[in-house]
Amino acid sequence: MTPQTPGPRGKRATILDVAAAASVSRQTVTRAMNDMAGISQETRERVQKLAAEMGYSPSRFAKGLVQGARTSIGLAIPDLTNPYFPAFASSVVEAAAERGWNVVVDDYGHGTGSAVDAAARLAPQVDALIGYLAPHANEVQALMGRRPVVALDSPDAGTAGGISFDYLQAARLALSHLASRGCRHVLFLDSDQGGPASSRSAAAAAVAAETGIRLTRLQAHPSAAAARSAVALLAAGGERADGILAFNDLMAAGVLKALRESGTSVPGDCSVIGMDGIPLGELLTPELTTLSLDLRSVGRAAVDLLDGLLSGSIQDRSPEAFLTLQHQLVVRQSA
Amino acid sequence: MTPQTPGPRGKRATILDVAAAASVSRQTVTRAMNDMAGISQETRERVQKLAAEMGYSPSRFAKGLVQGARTSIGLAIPDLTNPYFPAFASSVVEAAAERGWNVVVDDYGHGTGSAVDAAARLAPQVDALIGYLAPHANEVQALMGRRPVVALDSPDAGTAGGISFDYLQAARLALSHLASRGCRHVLFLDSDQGGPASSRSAAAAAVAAETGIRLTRLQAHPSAAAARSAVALLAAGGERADGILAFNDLMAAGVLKALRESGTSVPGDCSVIGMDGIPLGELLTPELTTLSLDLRSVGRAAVDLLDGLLSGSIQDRSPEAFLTLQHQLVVRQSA
DNA sequence: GTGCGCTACGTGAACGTTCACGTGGGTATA
DNA sequence: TATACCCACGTGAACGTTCACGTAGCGCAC
Repeated sequence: MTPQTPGPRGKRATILDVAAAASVSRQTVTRAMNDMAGISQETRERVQKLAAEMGYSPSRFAKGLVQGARTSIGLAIPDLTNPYFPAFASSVVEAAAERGWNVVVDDYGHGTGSAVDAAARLAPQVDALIGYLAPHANEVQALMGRRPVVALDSPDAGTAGGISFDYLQAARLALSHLASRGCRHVLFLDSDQGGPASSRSAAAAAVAAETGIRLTRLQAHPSAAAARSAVALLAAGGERADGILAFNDLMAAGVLKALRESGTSVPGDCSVIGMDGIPLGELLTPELTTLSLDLRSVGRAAVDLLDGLLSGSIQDRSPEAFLTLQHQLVVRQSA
Repeated sequence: MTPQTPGPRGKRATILDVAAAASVSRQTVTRAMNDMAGISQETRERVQKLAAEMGYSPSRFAKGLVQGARTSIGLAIPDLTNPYFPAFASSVVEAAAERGWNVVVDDYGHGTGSAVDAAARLAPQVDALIGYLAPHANEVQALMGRRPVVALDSPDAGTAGGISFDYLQAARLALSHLASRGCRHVLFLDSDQGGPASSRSAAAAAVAAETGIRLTRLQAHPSAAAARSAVALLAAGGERADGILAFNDLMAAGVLKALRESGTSVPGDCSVIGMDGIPLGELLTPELTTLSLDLRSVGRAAVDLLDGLLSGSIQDRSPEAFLTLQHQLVVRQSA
């Protein structure tokens, strides 16, 4: 029962070891392991049992080498704890599975890691890469050489392809909705990552200037807890806004919490709009009005794009290799 | 600029093609590609440029074959849309990254897939497997041969190792808390997956029998939306319970929604307890009381276990290869 | 001019598997 | 009895890379 432990760190058994132990040839072992024809049932079982005892399992490298690669793609994601990213990852995995591709996931949000670290781990393992890479997208492409990289939300990165979002249009949707609700002074709760001001924030500022809405900006870590305490602090300081637009839904959830605790009614005293459209929004009280992305289609679009790049039907860095997706305003209760 | 497209599906360029084009040997190309010593700067750049133009990238299979495998592990997960699983996945990825391992994730919840499908996709790619595999854990182990499988929440599965949860203890915590709040009739909202009654539900039934609490059981798909409509239907039917214990936090969130809509006050008219301890619970209104798992430690425990199994310091199927973790009751507002 | 060392390269072998054949022996068919 | 065929199994070659050497050319010191 106990395998013939060749020592914990001993070299793994190879097909030749098994063949020798069973007094047959390599090929017969291959036939036994892969349930191929041309072998007697008796020999097949004897070899399989022996292989199990010796702890033999075929090297996936040797197999891949001779059989021709199954494509496998890397997925680099900042933080699996934000429900947006798993939802995205899920759609990528699904679309990749349809093509028989494997997906290797790496999240680099923990600790001090950046997208570059994740890409460095992924690069030797994969044929292509999808990820939220800003602001290091070009370094990642360099790491991948000529293998295609699709960067999300990282416009003008030097990658083979990209998917961006039309934040100007999104900001228009949100701010005009807020304006129609009578909001005059909107707070944009921005993420403190990715430079001085995110492109979402910049777009909101531009649209606000057009519209005559007063827009102030506050930064916090893009998590519910950080957003909550940032807004709590603000409320305690006496600052008053009649509308809040958050960098993402998770932060919006924190905002709702903070407002409830400070006794501010939503949307009565203050309207709140999130961004992403994750399912969480429907579970909150009040239900979150949000700029929603069709999460399914984002991942699918990225994989389709990659497929085109890999097959050559889309040229690297050509205009078709860059898509722009739009948000939709889903009006629920919070605004 | 355009690569010398050998046709979209043409064979990939190999190191020999590059060597021939540059009029150098394989080894010199290797030196150029891997930034090794013993090559002039001029040659290095010339080769690198040529390689890029030809679309050459080293085969990871050949590389892996000759350099010895980097361990990479598979992670099979039913549904990335339930925040519990990404949280778990995240901790696995983190712990694996510390050891320099790669993680290949596959979620099999979409469509009609089972854990066996995911394992079949993963098996040729990985050295070991972690996953929520019930009730197919033994088939998955068969697929993996002698490579270790760590099954979560799948007691007595024929896998190399496993991590289970002490649902009896968890049920005691929850039901005694509910009892102390005066609950007499508790509804267990069970998942409709994995057999007639989940082990969570069975444990609750056993404890309820001891305690003299009346326990009824209702099944639904383990999602917030399904739980919501199941409970709404029940409320419309006039069925009354003064406490609800849910299979997981996501279902509990749906329960809270349904109760609010039916005008039932929580915890006044009905107490609600979830299970998992995902961050979402804190964002709900009322905040969710839950049987909480230290999500970080679950993934870490699985990876530690796998490390032991791979290195041989823990024997397959030995008592040390099976851990049992305990839930803690986190009392917030809903009960 | 011999010896030494350095630089920039080239060559045989090996990694572990599968593919495409080749082979010996037995059994049915003509 | 000769022929054909099938079954179970074996052998050379190939996949694409890196490792461990080997080597030609050059400069420099003695």
